Amino acid sequence: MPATRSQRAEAALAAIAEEAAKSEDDVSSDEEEESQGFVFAGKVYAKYEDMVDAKRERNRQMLEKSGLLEASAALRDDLEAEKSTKRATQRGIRSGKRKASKPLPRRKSSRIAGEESAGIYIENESGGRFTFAGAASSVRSASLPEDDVESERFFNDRINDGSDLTVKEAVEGLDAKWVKEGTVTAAKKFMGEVLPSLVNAVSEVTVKRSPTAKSPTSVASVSMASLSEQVGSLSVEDENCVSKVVPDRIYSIACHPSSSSLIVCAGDKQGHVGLWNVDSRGEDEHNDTDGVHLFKPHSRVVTHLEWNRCGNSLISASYDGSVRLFDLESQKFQEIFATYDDSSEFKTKLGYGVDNGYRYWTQYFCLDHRSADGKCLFLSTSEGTAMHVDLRSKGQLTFHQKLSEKKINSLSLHSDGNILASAGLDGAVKLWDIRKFKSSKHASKFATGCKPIATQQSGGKSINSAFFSASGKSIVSTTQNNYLDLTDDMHKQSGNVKATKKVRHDNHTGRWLSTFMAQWHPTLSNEDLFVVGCMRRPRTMELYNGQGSLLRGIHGEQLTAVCSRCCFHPSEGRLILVGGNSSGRVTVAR
DNA sequence: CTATCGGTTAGAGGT
DNA sequence: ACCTCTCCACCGATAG
Repeated sequence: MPATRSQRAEAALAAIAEEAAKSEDDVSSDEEEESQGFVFAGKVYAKYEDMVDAKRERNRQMLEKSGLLEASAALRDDLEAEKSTKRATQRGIRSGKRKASKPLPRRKSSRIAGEESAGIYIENESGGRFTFAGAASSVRSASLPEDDVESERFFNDRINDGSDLTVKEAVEGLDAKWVKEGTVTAAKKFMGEVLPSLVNAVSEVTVKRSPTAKSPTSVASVSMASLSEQVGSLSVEDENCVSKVVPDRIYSIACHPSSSSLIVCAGDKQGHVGLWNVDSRGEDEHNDTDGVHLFKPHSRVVTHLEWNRCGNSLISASYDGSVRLFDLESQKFQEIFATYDDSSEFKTKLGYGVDNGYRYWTQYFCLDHRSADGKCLFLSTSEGTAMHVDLRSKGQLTFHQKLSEKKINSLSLHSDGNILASAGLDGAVKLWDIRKFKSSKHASKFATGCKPIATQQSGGKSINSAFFSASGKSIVSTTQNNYLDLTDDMHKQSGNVKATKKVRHDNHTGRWLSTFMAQWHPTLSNEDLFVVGCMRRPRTMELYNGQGSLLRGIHGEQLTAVCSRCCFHPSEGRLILVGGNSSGRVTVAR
């Protein structure tokens, strides 16, 4: 008895192929005996219909004997059983549906009315997209309602010209359906009072250790026994562990370092950043969002979110080319860096001339942990370049270097502070010695010609991410080749490096889900752990150790969707995992 | 070599 | 229960 569905199905197909091969000669006998009747499988039939019936009966028997019917029924039953009809939680931000007070005027066809169009016509229509052609000015005025024509547009459709954004403005930039009466007040209170009070707690508790410290003597350090206990007890059963934090698909997720309160931040496809105070119960009775506060600091995908080490600033970067820092002290989302093209009006900007316009965007960033305040960062682009932005003193681009011909999906700085790992569409993880990068006088001209210290290929397929573990011992990459590749001590090797361990993992997320990116625990010192989402049903978050063994697949009642982007809370004392899904919901496992 | 197309994929929200 | 929308994700094939 074959063990699996696929084996049963394969056996059935083999049986059919065999039968088909045996009856090859049927065909020739049909043709020869036409005058005396119809021959099939050694028998003569007077009528053609009888022969056909016999043939059909033979085929039916063959199908039944093959077991394909049973296999297909079993498969169907399994799929039905796996499908959960459970509706996602409605906790979190809720869209306030405004009942249309008066129905909108019915649209009339100007073509039928015989009206002349203002020189505009649809040039191309494919895949649901329309390209208009005609006089540019008339297109603009005709396609926009009149009162919108006035609204100013900014470079790359960013939300403003780069000036600071107050909490109030960041809330008011939201679509009206997310804003209710108490929204601004609640957001101001949370950002201005709740968060700062946590940061004071952080600075007392946080072990001030540099990432290079080899053996931290922190009291919060987890003993092996209690870690495995915590791994075993991780759960997603509590109905309060899920909440809608942003309106759209989650691209980035991060936890505030406070160990007293759990604050999770998520960034979505449309440039929203949501902060969720997970355990707030009735924090503000005028706000019904279950502790979620939503902002709009960007206009497009928020690719990555990161808190600085002490938790007083949140840095976010977006496809719109801007990097913003929310500073708890100033209570403003400051634009700390932004790319611009070479129009002279942007000459004074740090990112002047960097943006090539066509198919150019900033893809990913990672903080430079050598500077604790979060004022230095590495930024990668869709063009395969990487730059180092240093915002101390006046601010400068330390380097701007071409690392690849294709988009770079992730950057990771080794704990030694000298080696940078890049990974992306070119299908290779590459390690670079950043001391070799030339500082560039002209930011717009990126340097070329540097060679990586070490590379690792992933079967020609693109790589979603490659990150160094906190200890710096391993690197884990998530590939479109459907593997998690773990490599030990890659930073000590050169040339072509082979993965230490390859873990088979379905990373084929398709176009509607954010890609998976295996993420390391940021602080655990005595063991490396990483978390990654997966496609398995029931929906699961996977927790692996540094050797690539699956410690735990966490699933449960409340985990109803694929968690594309996951991360850990940085606390060493308590293991907490969070995952974000394609509908803006965040799930907490603890 | 570059552009474009179809296929793949999961989930919510509306009717 | 069914239908529609998502559409700078990526792969592989094909056209120019």
